[in-house]
Amino acid sequence: MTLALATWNVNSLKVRLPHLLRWLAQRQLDIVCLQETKLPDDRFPVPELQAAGYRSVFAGQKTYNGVAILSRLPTEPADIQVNLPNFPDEQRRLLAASFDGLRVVCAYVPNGQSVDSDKYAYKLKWLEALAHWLRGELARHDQLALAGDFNIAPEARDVHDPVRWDGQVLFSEPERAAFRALLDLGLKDAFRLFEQPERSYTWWDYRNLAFRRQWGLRIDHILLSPSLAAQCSACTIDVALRGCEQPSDHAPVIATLSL
DNA sequence: ATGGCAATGTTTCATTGA
Repeated sequence: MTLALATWNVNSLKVRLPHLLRWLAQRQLDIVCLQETKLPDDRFPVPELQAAGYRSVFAGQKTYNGVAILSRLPTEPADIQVNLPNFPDEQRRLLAASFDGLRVVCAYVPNGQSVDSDKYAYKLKWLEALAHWLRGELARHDQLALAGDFNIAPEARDVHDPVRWDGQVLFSEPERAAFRALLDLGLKDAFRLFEQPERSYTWWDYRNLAFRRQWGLRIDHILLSPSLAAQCSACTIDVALRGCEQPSDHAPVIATLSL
């Protein structure tokens, strides 16, 4: 069977719910990881998504952060994990659920603000805890997907102007090293398993007509365990969603898995 | 040309995002 797994930073699910419902009706997505829902759990749009054919698992808070996993598989999500067990945190940034043999981890990695900020130190510590926890998860689950907003552009080709961005938050060496540490666990960047167009990005600043000018970064990723990577037949960025009316500043990434 | 946009809160701007 073929399974479509997507990740999208919606930048407020309250604002983007119509976009999401339209998108779900359009694409045949089986599992969808969402970030920056910015909703407390009692305000998550469970009925609307249920009407669209999706179960919801979510971990949210007011104003900031918030992650969710939607699924339209017959199997109920199991073994649900909210946040990193080895990193006590009020911020809702991680959610994991199992769908039969498939382990799905939805992550909203801290932004870091700027390299001299304490938020940047928090980002690196968070990523360290993520890698540590994932080592165990990968040992337990042969088929694992880590999908989300990593807030890291791994390589120069993932940045529209790598010279200008060099050393800046989202493209600093320690962040890129943290990303490589995830790959060192055996995870594969699904997008780079395939030939891709140049200037492929997932985020564009709202300002300065950045989207039209293709001033973007590729910071949203789907990483796959080795056995899942072997079953991945495609990975694309759904750019259309960034060009619509009142868009999120992120575009979704979609991976096709042949299980 | 990197600012000057967008969402949230309980607002009248500050904060955060990336």
